[in-house]
Amino acid sequence: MKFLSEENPDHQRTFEIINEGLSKKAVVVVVACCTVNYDGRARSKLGAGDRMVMIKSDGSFMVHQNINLEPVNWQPPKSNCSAVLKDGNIILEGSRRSPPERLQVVIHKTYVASYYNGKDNKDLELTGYEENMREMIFKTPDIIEEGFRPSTKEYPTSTGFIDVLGKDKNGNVVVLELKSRRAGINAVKQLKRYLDDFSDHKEFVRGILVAPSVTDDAAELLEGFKLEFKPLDPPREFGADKNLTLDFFSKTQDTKT
Amino acid sequence: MKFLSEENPDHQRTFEIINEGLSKKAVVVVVACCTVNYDGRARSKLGAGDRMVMIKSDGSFMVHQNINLEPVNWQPPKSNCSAVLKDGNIILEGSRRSPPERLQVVIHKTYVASYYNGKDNKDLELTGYEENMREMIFKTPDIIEEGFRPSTKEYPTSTGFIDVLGKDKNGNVVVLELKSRRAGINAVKQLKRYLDDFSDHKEFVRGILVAPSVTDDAAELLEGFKLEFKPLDPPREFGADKNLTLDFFSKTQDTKT
DNA sequence: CCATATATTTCGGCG
DNA sequence: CGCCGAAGTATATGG
Repeated sequence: MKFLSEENPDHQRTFEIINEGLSKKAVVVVVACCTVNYDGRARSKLGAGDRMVMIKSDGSFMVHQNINLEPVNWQPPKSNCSAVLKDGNIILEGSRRSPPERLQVVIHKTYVASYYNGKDNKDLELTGYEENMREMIFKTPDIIEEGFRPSTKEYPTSTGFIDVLGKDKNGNVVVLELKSRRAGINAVKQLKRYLDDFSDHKEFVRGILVAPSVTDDAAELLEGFKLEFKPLDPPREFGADKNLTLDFFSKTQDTKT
Repeated sequence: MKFLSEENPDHQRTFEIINEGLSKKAVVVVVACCTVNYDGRARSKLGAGDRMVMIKSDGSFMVHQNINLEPVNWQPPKSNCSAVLKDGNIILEGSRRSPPERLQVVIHKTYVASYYNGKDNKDLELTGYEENMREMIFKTPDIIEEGFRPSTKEYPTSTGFIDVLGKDKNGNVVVLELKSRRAGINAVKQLKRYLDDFSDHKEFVRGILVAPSVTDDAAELLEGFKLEFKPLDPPREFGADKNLTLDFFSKTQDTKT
């Protein structure tokens, strides 16, 4: 892998390193004292402080403070990023046309300037969210209840799309609202609204909230609306042909019991 | 500012640098070839590739690929982060108890290992969002319409909180739904639901969606529901005592006209 | 390109 | 600590 890293470069050198990195479509990482301004979807300013600035090869641009997972300021992928020397400072700018917005980082002192051109063709394999739940329910409907038969996914109503529509063993229409995480009152209200859209129908319609768990408020509300709750965790298995040799996941399993 | 950065350190040295950084409550930045596993709220795995790994002083832990603004894997602030040497690899782990989750980064080859202990006591000043709109409306209600008088913010209803409640010059009750960005049909539906909660009242109640703009669908829906739309941009002024000497914002203003 | 829905959302605020 | 709501949300997907 190609990379370059220099400590305490002067402005001229920092400027060279950043431009070299940008022109090589590398990932540029700079640790520096800087001020930051943003104008676009909102507007912000940030006084001088030590931060990490990163510009990725796709135009992602972010400024990280010492705390928080999220960058304090950023510019999304495909932003137009450039560096200029001006008035004895380095000015990094990232901008977009639509929506019109601009991020400006004024570098006062650089501690580390670096870039790297790494190889990474791996995609993340992720499991355990709502779509996985839906797949699982269509594959093994009995996990909802014995005799349940799903018919339609993303059934349209005037208020939105019903996650899963089906019938129970007695032929009653059943509306499922899926949540991959603990469900709150909003999930219950949403399910209620879907059912209200079925109120034209003379037939009885069941509404079931399917989620790992619900908040107390949500449970009360379910009761009040005569709706049901089916506890169900999203599946956590990866594709069959993909095995993980590390003992990481089995160990994690231990910690959770 | 204190910092340390080394190129191509061996595992032992990488291990030392990371631990030094962690113990000093510094921000640790490592560029390395690594594999990543996560198990907790969801579950994921990522094969070997070159990435940037950062651990902040508050326990924020992230792994960045060459593209995308968001880290491919992460662990939120207050995570318990540590490094161990095992089987000729360095294993970085970040974990939490609640919710139970664990992120593991196995480092195969380190290109740059570094940490820095930067000073940054500056808070971001941000303007142009929903709360600013509400403040502005209470300060100068006439921007909604002549004679409008707001009375309550976050007025509770059975379906949620009304952003702003007030009366017009004729004494009609007015419900405002605020959006700092372009409003879609969901904003309209929400406003409609709030109004329906007022349907017990015999008096006429107006509903106004206040936002910079609306989608075409939303505009149609407003018409159908006999609701109104008031175009209003969130204010973009900073607190009065805070001035920005840079010409950044005025320049941006130019680009937008 | 616009609009919708999900997210390991994160983050702040309140109880 | 859990819940709720907003976000410059980001990101994928469908029209």
